[in-house]
Amino acid sequence: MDADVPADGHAGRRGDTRARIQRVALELFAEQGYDATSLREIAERLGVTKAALYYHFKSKEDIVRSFSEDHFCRMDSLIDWARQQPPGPATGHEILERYLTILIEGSDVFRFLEQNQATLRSGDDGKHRFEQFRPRLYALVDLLIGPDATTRARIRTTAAFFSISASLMLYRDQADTSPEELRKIILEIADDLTRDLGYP
Amino acid sequence: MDADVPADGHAGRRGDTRARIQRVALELFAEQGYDATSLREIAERLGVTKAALYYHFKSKEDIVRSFSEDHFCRMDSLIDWARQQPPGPATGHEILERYLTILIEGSDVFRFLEQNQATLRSGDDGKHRFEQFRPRLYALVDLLIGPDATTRARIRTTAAFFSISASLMLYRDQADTSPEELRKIILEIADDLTRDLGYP
DNA sequence: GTCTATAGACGGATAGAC
DNA sequence: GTCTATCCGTCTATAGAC
Repeated sequence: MDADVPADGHAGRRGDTRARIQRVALELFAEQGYDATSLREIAERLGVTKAALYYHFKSKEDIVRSFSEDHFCRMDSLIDWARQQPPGPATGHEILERYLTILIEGSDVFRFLEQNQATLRSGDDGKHRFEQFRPRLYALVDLLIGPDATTRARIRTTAAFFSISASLMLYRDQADTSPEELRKIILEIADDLTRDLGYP
Repeated sequence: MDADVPADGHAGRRGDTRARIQRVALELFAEQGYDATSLREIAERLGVTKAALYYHFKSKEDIVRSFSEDHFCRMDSLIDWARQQPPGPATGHEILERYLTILIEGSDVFRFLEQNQATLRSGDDGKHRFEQFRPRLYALVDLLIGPDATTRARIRTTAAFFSISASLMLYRDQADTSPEELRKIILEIADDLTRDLGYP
């Protein structure tokens, strides 16, 4: 809501300290983990002091929220879009494709969220951030197969989404595979797992 | 299980204190995260003090190692076994099946390792524990499809392993699905992803 | 907007008595 | 094997000057 995160990080541009903090923090969080990264460390890499950070963000977790909320918003947008489409295989395929795009564009955030599941809690209710992911995942699954599908269909579709994220994370930096090739292979897998499941 | 104190007098917990520490620690680590769980917390739940923990384990990370190493040993055993089998679809299927069994039997450890990737480092080389998982996963993938398989085959097979773990973690506590049914569905998915890939 | 300085809390680890 | 007591480090967060 109030998190005005630029959709595209203008790398290196000076002047917007807030965005630079976000970029460096995400980098360090994804690399070393949330707990293992101190505010002092972030400040040092930026060439400022801890106190400067507190001018822009009210707490350490507020920094996380500023970019992780953006990621969940993108998922919500996808869900909203999908709800307005006619159910069917074509829409199903496009959901998977758009999901992949979201992960590609926010892969740093996603990696961070994935690897720090255990330590991240939302400030309000104390629930794991993974609990912010799970209902959205289920919503997408339902949109692919309908709410009355079999358990088998539900599990297969869930596996499709996880195959997308796992494949992307493991193979996106592989030299022998172009991004286009990787994208094709990933979507083929996801399509195979969701074929002939719902809306017959 | 039984967290009960032996009924007999002062002889205490006999030799099982070490095991009780492991059980409680794993529980808390998996639930709250490694960093978020203090030794004080573990000690309190056990009804002992922090210092008692240090009698049994030389550090906090030593507690983790005591059960996470066991998990990697199981994966190594699977790899060793697989190397001695004739390559082919039948062996491939059994690899997937045995992998699933390992995850089921050590699901708490696996969940812990998965959710704490970011914070866990091995004491020696400072590498992420995930880096202890990745080469083993690749070894299993190679055993299913051979070292000269296409990238497509490699990604699909990797996705098969991730589908197994993700499906298990998300659906193992679902009331409407029996463990047998779940097992069947999961293996069906994994088989689909590894069908017609290697050893034609 | 950024700084210095410090409060305030907590965690891991150790020493030594029993 | 377990305890009490404590050291020492690091961290988040705040106060107030410039």
